Amino acid sequence: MPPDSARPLPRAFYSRDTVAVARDLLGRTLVRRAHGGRAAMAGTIVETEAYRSSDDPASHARNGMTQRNRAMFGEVGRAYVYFTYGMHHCLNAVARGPSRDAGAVLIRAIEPTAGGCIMSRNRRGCAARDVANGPAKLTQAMRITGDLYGADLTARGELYVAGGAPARRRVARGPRVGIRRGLDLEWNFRLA
DNA sequence: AGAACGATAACCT
DNA sequence: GGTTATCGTTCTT
Repeated sequence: MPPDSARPLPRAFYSRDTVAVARDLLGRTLVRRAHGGRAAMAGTIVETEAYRSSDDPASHARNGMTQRNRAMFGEVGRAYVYFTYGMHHCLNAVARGPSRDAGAVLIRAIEPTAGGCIMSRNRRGCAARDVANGPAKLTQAMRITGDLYGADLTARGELYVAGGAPARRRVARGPRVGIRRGLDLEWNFRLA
């Protein structure tokens, strides 16, 4: 691995249009260090979705700021973690271009590259292939909860995104998953 | 006060 | 492959 591919992506990476950032996060590495660094987990980001602002009927930010979504309006490069279905957490990276007031990229799936045993244990021993192939599966595998709301993804802390050049794999693009509004916007990206 | 929204596992067939 | 149970956040009435 080249030396700087393990460095966190800089804040400027997230200071671009949310849809471009969603596309460019594919192939990067999501890193989770818990329990004082004793639990080290990492995985390649293989599916993302962009959620923008008032122009996006499926976005949490479509009707302005609330207690839950305030991170989407805050500093880019930070984590927006939300609770859904009364049961699950989902992880987003705050990202938006200069002309927008809110935006975030939902990380929908990763392929484990380190700490696979820990993630499998966090998921009641489920098979490696299914350990983190969904937005709430990956937060369960990496123990990502509301405690990490607002965490800085650009610093080597408990949770960050690293990666120099992303892997060369085919990118598929389509409508976002699990929503009913905004299905005309093809803002879901995944690695084949 | 009431209703819309949404990811996963468990179960069924 | 389809159905079902789970409930906090947010908007509408």
